[in-house]
Amino acid sequence: MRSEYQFSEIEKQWQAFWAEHQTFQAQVNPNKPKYYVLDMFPYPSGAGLHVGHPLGYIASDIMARYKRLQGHEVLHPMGFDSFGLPAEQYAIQTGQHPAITTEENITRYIQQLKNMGFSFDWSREVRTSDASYYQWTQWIFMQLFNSWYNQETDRAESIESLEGILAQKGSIGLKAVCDEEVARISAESWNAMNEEEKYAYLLNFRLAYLDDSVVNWCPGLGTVLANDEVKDGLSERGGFPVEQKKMRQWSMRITAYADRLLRGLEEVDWSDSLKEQQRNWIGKSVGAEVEFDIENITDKKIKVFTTRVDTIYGVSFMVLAPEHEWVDSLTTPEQKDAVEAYVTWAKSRSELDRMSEVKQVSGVFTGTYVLNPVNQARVPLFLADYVLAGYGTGAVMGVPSGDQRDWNFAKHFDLPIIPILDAQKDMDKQADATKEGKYINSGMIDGMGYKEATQTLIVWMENHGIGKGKIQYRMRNAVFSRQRYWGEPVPVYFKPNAKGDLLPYLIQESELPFELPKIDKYLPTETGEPPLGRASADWKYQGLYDYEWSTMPGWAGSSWYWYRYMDAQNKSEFASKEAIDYWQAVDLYIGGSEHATGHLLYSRFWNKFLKDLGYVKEEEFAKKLINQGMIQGRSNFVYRLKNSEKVTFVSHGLKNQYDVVALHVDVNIVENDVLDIEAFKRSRKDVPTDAEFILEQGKYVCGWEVEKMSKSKFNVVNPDDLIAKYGADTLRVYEMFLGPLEQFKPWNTNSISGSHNFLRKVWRLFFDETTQKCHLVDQTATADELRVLHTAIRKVQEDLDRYSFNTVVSTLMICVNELGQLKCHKKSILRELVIMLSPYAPHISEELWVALSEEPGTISYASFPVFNPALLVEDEFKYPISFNGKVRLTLPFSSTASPLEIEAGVLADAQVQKILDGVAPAKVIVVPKRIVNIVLAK
RNA sequence: GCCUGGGUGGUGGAACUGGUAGACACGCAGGACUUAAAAUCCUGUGAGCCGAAACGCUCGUAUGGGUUCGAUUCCCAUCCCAGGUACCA
Repeated sequence: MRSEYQFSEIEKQWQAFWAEHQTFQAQVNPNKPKYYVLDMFPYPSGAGLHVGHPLGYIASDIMARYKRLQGHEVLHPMGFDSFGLPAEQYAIQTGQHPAITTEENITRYIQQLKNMGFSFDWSREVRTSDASYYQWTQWIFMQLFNSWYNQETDRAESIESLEGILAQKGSIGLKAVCDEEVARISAESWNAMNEEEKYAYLLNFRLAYLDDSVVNWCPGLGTVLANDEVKDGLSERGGFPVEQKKMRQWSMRITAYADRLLRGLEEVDWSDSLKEQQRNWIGKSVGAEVEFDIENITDKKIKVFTTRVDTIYGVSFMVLAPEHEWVDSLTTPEQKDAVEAYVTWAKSRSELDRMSEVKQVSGVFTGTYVLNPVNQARVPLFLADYVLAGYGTGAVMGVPSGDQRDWNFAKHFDLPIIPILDAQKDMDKQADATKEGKYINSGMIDGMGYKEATQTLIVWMENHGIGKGKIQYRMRNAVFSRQRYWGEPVPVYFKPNAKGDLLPYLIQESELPFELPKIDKYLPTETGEPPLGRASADWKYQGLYDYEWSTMPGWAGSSWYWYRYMDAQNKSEFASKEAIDYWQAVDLYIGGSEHATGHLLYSRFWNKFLKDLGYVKEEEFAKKLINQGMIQGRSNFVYRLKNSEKVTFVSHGLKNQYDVVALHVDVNIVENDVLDIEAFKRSRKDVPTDAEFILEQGKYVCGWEVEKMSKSKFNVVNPDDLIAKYGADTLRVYEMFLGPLEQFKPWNTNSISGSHNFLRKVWRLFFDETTQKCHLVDQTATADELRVLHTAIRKVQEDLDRYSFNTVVSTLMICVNELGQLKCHKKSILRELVIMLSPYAPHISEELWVALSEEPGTISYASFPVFNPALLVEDEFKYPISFNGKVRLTLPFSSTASPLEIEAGVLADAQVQKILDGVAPAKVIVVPKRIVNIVLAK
């Protein structure tokens, strides 16, 4: 038995114990309630973990351990999202297979994670780049390919059910999510088709489908990117420019699920801001689609989408996006030059230009007029880049009285502004988007209110075949192809039909996993095809047909991984029914907010799809989600004299008296903002040994600033270093003590000693550091000791139940301080304390558990202490006595005293009498067990 | 601009449904122990004022107003910070 707190030995020993005894292996155990706590799995980058990464893992580990103590069967796994760009880029540079880099990085991550003492069930570890894992990613892709979305039943169904419907009724009245331009056919035409024609027709309905879509093409990375991988016109990774390009790509019909993705948000316990981000991303707009006739052109009509069909009598112009495909055919000869010039100019402008010039009005008249369907009013047709080709129909009706952008446009081109509601005012200065009042100048809806008018118009338009109510989403279908090597191969090959068109076919399920072929280089081919085009000539399906050369995007493997953890070794299913029935869904999911619209949306989509097919039980996969706040860096600075012969540094407090330049200094040689001058001299070649330091009070004090944590700013703090110095338990306690989990906060190692001291204080309750003796005793606990303990039990439990991890640490500190004051070394008390401490500081707790000579084994499955309210009953309560809300004194009263008795007692008190000074109070308010307030007349 | 959070000592933060603002910790100051240092322990620490001192007083949770016996907490307006989003018709 040790008598000093030797954390390194203790931690190594217990980590080995847990590994050897597989202490945290989870099982399907119907006798216990289950709890599934999941971290967003990391991409194993070459840089390893920094001190910010484990924050969420610590919190989830605390919950996992807490739930075990409460008798839950806990699933707490970890794995790696191991396909990705950095490994591939490293492979391009070095020629080394990305699997090797990935393996090395994962090994390092696992070591770092194990050093933190996390209670992961490592037997369930998954890696998205392992064939045994990605075969199921491929399998899910195949299910998506074999499914369509039936809007009648509002769920995905197998493609056979669609074939049945087509054979019976054709597709004329079919309510399915599909490509817009799909020809509607009768049952006869369907039945007359040959197999190949049928197959080609069905491609329009599959949830995974090929499409010539406008994609974000990033030449710098040589691949397409999803919308959420593009930030401000630049790629999120690497910051390369991104352009719009039409390419034949695999896509996923996530829009089929738009409404369910929206509705599902109501049943999950996620933060408001996250839900709001998803709502904005989905971007549901309820409105109408209306067709406008074109003057002198009969074969075309312009479709617009509007959320304010009620304002249609206020239309005074119409605008097309400059990229609209009819621009040429709708331009009159006189306007041809002007239009061409404008389109060229609009094309030349980058995303960034457009964003920075939002307020500037630009546009050009096409020479053509369109006719308003409700009153045949003739209005001019313009092009303008405030209309986006990618949203709605790429055409907008201009209502300057009700829309600010339309108003700006009308002012600029001197177009009429027609008031349409009697409640609108001040049309000279700005638009008025009100829906209040009655319509004027509005033909059939004159005198009506907003709701009635909208209804009336939609009904009228539907009857006359010129428009219909419509719901528009901002969200687009998700592009699923990436022109890269290091991703899941798409299990598809291409076979030509009679006409020679290549049609995609799935390989057999029995042929999974469909593994990545070996290639010589990880670059695109000379003809610009994806890297898989470099595979040897015999890499063909049945030796005949080319495989798909794109691979899946990063989000494929991460969109279902929580199910694999439930049954990670299963060779015949992605997870057994038994496992899914038991674990169901994630009870607590912790990860960064950067995944708000990417991972969390795609995952919800795939989960809903798997539920539609009956493979999983829950509509939403993560019931509760917490975004841990990012840990920012806290940089330190030294200040060097600018015009000095000798290299001289000035302490922070004196820098204003000199002309100085601030330089980053490695935070690891600064303690509490005081620079270790010798270490500084050693670490920097540009600092000579005779450099001078102008000190304040004998110290060199550094300045500080909050910045991103990065190598170049010398503010990266490595958890390994802190573990070596203070131990993993201290680091865990400290990271939680730093503040609320969800808050963004700068890392500051300064006060870690407080957490370390706390654990040493706990140690000293068990062992005397000077006599080296264990001073635990078996005596019965006093009422005071029990009161201290149970106050803590109540608060720790309450706070953990609301994920307030930082206040639990304070509570434990108070408890330990008070027990120390009481010189309590009683086993019955300390036993419960150690159990409460164990989720935060598991290693020291295991060690102390042994000292308590408890049952052999681990503390991990002990029982969390039960709060006993009877122990906290006090016979007296000290009432704060306030006058007009200001507390002046406290007076004790019996806990059973009635408000009237208390009031009498308070008024009889000498001090109160003195303050009252003979004046009778206007009112006395007694709140039992809280406060007494005496209201003095003014 | 819009959406979502947030603004409390020198610092990180606490205060659950309105009820003694600043718990806990860091830092700082002073003291004890020690030859000394480390470690540990004790005391003090929001600002200002009165006083020899105990005691006491005033102000104080971004700013201004409101509701209330009582507001860090609820309401209105303004300012600032962070995250998200953006000519979305």
